Amino acid sequence: MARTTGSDGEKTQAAIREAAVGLIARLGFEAMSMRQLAAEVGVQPAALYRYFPTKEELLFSLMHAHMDGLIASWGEARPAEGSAQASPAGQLAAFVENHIRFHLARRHATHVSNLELRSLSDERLGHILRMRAEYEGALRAILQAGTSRGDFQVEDVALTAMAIIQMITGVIVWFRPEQRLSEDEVAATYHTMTMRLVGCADTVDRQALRGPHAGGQGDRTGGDPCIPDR
Amino acid sequence: MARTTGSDGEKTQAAIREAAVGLIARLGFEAMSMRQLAAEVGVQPAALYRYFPTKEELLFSLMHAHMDGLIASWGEARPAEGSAQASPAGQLAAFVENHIRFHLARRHATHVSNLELRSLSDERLGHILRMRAEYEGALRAILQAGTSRGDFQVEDVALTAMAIIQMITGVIVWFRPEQRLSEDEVAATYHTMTMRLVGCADTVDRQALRGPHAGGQGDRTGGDPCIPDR
DNA sequence: GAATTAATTGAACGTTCGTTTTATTAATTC
DNA sequence: GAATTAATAAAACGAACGTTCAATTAATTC
Repeated sequence: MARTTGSDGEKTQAAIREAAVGLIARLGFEAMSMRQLAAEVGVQPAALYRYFPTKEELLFSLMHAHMDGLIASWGEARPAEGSAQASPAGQLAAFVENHIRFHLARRHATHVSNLELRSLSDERLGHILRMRAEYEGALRAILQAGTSRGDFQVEDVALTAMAIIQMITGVIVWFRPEQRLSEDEVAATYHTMTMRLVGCADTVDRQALRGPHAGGQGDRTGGDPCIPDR
Repeated sequence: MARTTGSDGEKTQAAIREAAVGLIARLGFEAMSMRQLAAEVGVQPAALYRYFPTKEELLFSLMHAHMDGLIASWGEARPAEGSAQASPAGQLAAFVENHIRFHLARRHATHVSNLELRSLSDERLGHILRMRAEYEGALRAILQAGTSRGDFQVEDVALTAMAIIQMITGVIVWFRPEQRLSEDEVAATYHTMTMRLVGCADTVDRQALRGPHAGGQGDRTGGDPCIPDR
């Protein structure tokens, strides 16, 4: 036999990508064989090479698409300049929420992007790392802005950015959809933790810390920078 | 040839372990071949099988030793009961510091333990995960104690424990010994971030938040729970 | 409806893999 | 110093790997 009835290049490629993400997440890139992948898609091994010239190029393509999606997602989710959420605290909140939701919706792909960097050639690794740096740069910019304005208390912007990324990406390690916590609850909790991490306490914290006689920061006018206007 | 002059089982085993940790960290477990490992040790492939019956058992042994060391390290570093550092804040500080230092000193082994769980059989995976749960249980206990006493403000102990572990383990991803920050500085910064994360602000934060007229928490006697007595 | 293109099969290539077996030599024991 | 044990070498096993190539059929074009 050769070409099968109803076969379609685009559908096959999409099926390959999906199956590859799942298999690599479960077994690891090196442990997954092209034969296994072909079997999962329901196709002969040789057919894979119509869509991806090598196994490594397949991996790169998956990672690239993931990073592309992540950067695009933040581009759409980021508060518009001049909006009420455009403050550093508002931007940080949006960043964390977008990150959590994006990764929860793509647990397998995130695993692949995080664990399989070793299997890329230097050149392709550099490409992915540059995309990653671009994304993390957005977070650093937010932290820097908030720190300059005095809204955040961050000693080391780069280190804090790494710590936050690590913390909020870690959600995919333990979160299971069928568990006690909903996606909303998880996102909210991570938001709270992040705000505390950057020294931008929320209302509850502040009341508890200030006690009944609290006078606030005093040296800043306007509302609380950590609670954007609605 | 056969047995070589000066050959010694214990030394060879140690050399295999060390070389394996390095190779697996760099290439990944599946990507490392037993031939590569043997070459790195300076021995024939067959010689490896005198010390480890299979490749997987070698991996398991490395991970097991790592977790054993980590748990033992915490056992020695944990503040003695009744000591000044035995408060939840003191224990949390000790936990974070021990974790950071232990992992910084064993970056390769940590990489292996974190990234190669997929390559273990179900049974061996379960074994390692149980050790991990034991270690993380210590952190949860500290968070629980601090929250019950009111020293910490943690909404979800389990989630916060995961977040902290993720954050502080992440240090090995970016830290390079020759970089601008010393191990001490890194440990101190992570300590600060952790304390903020659990709502246990340090002196600087509190003063800034309270302002000049601060009255403290008021409802608690004794010193600040976040600053253990010396 | 013939010609062309897209999609896939089936078989094969050379290589490398984890592992085993047997033989050989160094160190240790008595 | 002979017997025994520990440590390794050398060679080989079958299986699986990523990949290629030629043949074949479905869909599309003209």
